[in-house]
Amino acid sequence: MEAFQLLSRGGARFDKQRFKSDVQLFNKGKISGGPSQTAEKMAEGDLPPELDFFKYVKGGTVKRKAENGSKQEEGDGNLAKRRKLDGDKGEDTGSEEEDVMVPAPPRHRVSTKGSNVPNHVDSFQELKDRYGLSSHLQTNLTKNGYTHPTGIQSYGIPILLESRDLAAISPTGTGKTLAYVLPILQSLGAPSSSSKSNAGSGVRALILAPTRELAHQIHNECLRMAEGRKWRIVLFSKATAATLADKNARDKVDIVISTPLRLVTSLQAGNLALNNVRHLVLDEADRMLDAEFLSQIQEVVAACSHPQLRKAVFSATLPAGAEKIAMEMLQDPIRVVVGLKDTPLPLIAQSLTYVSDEASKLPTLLTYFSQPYNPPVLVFVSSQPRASSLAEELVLNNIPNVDCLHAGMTKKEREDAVSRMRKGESWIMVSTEVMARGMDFKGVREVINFDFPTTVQSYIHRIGRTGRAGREGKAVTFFTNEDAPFLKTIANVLLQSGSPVADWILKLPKPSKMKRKAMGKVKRGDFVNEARRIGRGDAIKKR
DNA sequence: AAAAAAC
Repeated sequence: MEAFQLLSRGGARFDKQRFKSDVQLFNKGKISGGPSQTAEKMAEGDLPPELDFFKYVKGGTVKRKAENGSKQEEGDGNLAKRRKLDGDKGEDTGSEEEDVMVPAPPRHRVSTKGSNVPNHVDSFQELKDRYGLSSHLQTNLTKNGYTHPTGIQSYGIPILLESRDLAAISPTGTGKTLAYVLPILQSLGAPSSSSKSNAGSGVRALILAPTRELAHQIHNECLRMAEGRKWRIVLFSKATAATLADKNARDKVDIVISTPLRLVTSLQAGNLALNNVRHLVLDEADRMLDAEFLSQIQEVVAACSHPQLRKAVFSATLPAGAEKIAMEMLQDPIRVVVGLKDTPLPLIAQSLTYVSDEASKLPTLLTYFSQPYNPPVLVFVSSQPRASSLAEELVLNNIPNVDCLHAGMTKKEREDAVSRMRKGESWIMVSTEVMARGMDFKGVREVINFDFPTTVQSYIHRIGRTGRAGREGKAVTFFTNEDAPFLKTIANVLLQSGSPVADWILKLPKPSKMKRKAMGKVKRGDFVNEARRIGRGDAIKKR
């Protein structure tokens, strides 16, 4: 309620004149569709993002430790299957963009590290030749439109098929789910329910994800790929957990997909045994290994007592701390990195928009939505109440088809919101970090960070909801004076992935210095003044 | 560094 009032007040206090120049200035790098994007960025004096990124991944500016057993190759990346954008949504976007073939994205460099790394494959056919990929899986691949393996698929799948532990780092929207689902299905053999199965009784594969929505999405992907076979693939929930309390039912299950706490609850109640699990996958691994989830994960890992247990972790980001924990958990692991670690796809045109203060955010957003945009748009905020109140505020301002999603909503409300999104009924989805990871909405072409993300990882995952499977995307991030301490860090991410950043932001002092300043007695206005002094906007001309 | 998410 408080947040609601705050936002409303903000509306009344908005001074268009005062902020107009800032907003225009920092929107300069925004895309206006397909081909013109490159031109605009060229005008800023930079290389086009593709080239810039390419140069970077070629190792030009990056310092890389030469380590033993490490090799780097050009992966085909294979987002390369370019096609027209789906463009079945957003009838008011009306531009030639829909009909234009965008240039092929950069091929991602793939680097692997570990002992006896299996060769990658260049096609799904090769998986059949080398590993006898079952014909029904091949059929389902074709049926679901998978024609060529992406980078992570062509490297990761052979590794998993050869029963090795794997740590996979690959950008958002590059097909990580299939990379672990396919090997699991291939190795299952006969369903547990069948008399032919001699693989012991009980769950043989376990996939963990941080949110219900993501678990649900993974479940769907499994079902699609398993079509035609009788495996029991269970999305763990209160309801399914109850049915599995019966050991006979439980023994017939082949794959379980769950969130950690749900699983631990059943484990502790003695309603679930994991001693037959051969494949354990942690999706969004860094999220799963951070403080709140870690003990739950450890409990699950401990319960997976089968000697043939193989583990794999997947994520788009893996900070050093999480990577260390992951590597210690794995046995003789192979590490695969596609592209540059902690760098978003260059396909996403990113920009930073200065909004002065909290109160100016809403008006800026309303202005944004009063101009043409490509629905559906995902808007991220920092808390549940802010999500509800912002959604409410947009509705009050007659913005059509606004939706909201956060973990404070009931299971059904959440499911409905996701399904509206999937059906294209939501034009604007206001959400918390729940939606930041893993969710694959192919239509999303714009992400707005209404509240500034608190970590680079959060930023990368949030904007990774767009630009998926080789499509273009756009990401706008609002920042206020209060966000100054973290601004430069995020700005470097933009820069690294080929999006233009205003000079003055790059000239900001080191984040640590800014942070100390922000924590001290320094008035917020100081940042603005300093920014002006350094050369942002018209103000400098007065000097 | 801190919130959100998991039940």
